[in-house]
Amino acid sequence: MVEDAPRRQPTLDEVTELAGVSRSVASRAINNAPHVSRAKREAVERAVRRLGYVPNPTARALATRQTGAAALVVSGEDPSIFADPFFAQVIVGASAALEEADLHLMLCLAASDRSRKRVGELLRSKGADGAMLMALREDDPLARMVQEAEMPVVFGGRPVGTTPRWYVDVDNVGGAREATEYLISRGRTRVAAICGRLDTEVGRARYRGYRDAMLAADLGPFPPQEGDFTEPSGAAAMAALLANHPDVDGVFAANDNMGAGALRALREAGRLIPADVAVVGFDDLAVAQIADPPLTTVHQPIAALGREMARMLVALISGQDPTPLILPAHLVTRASA
Amino acid sequence: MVEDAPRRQPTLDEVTELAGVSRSVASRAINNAPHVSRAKREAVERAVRRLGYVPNPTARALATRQTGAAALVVSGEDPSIFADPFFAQVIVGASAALEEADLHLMLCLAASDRSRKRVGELLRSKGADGAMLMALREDDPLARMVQEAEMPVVFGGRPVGTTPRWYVDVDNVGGAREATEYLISRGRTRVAAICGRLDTEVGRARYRGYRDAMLAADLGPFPPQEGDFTEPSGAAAMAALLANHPDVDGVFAANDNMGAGALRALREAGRLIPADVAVVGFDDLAVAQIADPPLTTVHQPIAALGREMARMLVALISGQDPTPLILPAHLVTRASA
DNA sequence: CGAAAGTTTGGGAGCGCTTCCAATTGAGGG
DNA sequence: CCCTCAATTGGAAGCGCTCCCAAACTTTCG
Repeated sequence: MVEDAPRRQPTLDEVTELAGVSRSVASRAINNAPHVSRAKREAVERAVRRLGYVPNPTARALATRQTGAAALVVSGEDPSIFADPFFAQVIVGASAALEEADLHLMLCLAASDRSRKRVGELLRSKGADGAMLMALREDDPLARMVQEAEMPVVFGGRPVGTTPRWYVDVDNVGGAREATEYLISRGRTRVAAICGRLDTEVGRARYRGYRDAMLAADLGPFPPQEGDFTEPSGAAAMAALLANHPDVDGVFAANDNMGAGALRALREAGRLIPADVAVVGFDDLAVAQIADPPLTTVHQPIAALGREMARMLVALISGQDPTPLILPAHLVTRASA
Repeated sequence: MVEDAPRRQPTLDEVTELAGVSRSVASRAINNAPHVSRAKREAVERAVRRLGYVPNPTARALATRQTGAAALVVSGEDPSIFADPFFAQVIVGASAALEEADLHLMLCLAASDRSRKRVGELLRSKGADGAMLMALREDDPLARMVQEAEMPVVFGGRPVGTTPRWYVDVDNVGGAREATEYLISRGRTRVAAICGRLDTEVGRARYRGYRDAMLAADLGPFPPQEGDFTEPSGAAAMAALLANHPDVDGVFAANDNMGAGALRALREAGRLIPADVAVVGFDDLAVAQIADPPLTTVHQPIAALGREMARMLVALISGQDPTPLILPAHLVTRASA
């Protein structure tokens, strides 16, 4: 049995030797930098191929002070928040955009104190070239950590309270307004809102949009019926709503999960959808199409959100000063309203 | 305006100086290594605190030859495969386990040729301490890359063809068999299978389980009705099934998405569920509970899959030789069967 | 034909940390 | 009080790469 010696990866010096050039030249050739004669460049390329040389990213990172990685931090008490397919789509978009800039994606689920501490260290120790932050809640300790870290940071959605210098967000207010206006335009007058957590900016913004639309139509907005963006919480909110306001005829749910929950609660209560109660959601995830009846909802470009966050971060890393971005959202009508 | 000078992070040498110790001592103190007197240890700790020193992970990585990161590679032609909530759960589990070992998670969506090439380089250049691979298909170029890379690799699910040395899988055959046996036990005799892509091992294994159960009950197994694990493909497969075998009275779908699709197709065809046709899925994702009627399905411990993969990888990295693991799956009965 | 201008080249000093090893110090025993 | 042995200490050599800079070499042109 020919057991290969546990040889390490070849280093630049070995390429150097095989190609008969100096280290500087080899380095330049490998990085496609100028000031290398055709002959030497080819010699280096040949040596690289023969040795199967791959530059060591760590060494390169140390020398250039660039890690070649960007972090995507998803904050939240509970790791299960991440189970929301929303994030998967953000990741798909971000990943594609980072790839264009040859950056790797580090994913940080900042749920426990321990993980938050690790994220803090990552940010402060220049363990990545930049970071994208999502789902910050009020008083999220991460917010302060970011302050201290002198690292390019892009927010996905705005945190509560402050407006960061760089962020990408969706027009939550506008989307919610459009959804509510649509319900009103279909003749609904007693439109309630099942809103997301009010300690998040999304939750607040979507309720604000709903409220604006109601006031503009001279209808009395319902007080916020708070859920936590999950299906069960939507069902529970709907049940509460039915108990307190049996005559409700329209519901704006701040996301599709809760919309689906509302649908279920309504079915269980024997209400017809949309005849008795019309429902509109927000997000346009797969669940909206699978729901019964299919959920009218506000479509938001989630992958684009991830993509634009990543692009903004790349711009930031390369020394530019991009401007914040707010992506449009628009209504998609299906059977539920 | 007091603009802070754009000072870099403090380095070990600055700690060294402030604490009045040598670099070796400072390094040892920071890493909680022995051979440091109480006095000096405290002096170092004080200096660290005053300066806000955080070790530079890149430099550490270069010196120790350990990056402190593990890669999770999700392969597939189409990045949207990743939108399956399945992966989100795997990530939650893996992330938690990696955190225990103080490893960061690099997420690689290997969809394009370009991204696959980058993954290959990551593996060969020791850009991570180890990797977890998922969703490998037949002839996946990644398989060869892994061969060449001398890096600890754990597979999530087995690839087609070969059985890797280290993997974590779910008992797909057993789960599928149980599902099918259940349908048979409910008096169904014309049970069809909507199976996943047959160029994946999951797809094959689940069909095999179905087939085994049918044969064991002296029933003729249907030929595989292939889908691609998405909801629409499940609906299409169900429609085809209804067209070719109008008397089908039971369906085993190789995952919940396709199961939900089948449900929809059956509803649209006017069949009653489960009276006319009983349906069982596989995965036990959220969609199974939301579906109408709620989907009887085979529960698999997805987060545990991720967790065990990560643990196995950690063991591998630390020089151990763990044994492959097959996690159990079990039926969860709901209204659809 | 020589000076000026432009290229290519390789030496070498880092990047910030770990770790080997020799030197120093302190404790304990005869 | 001196010697041995163990614990602590600091010097210095890397880890593998980038990049500045001075030296060597070409080309161009007066």
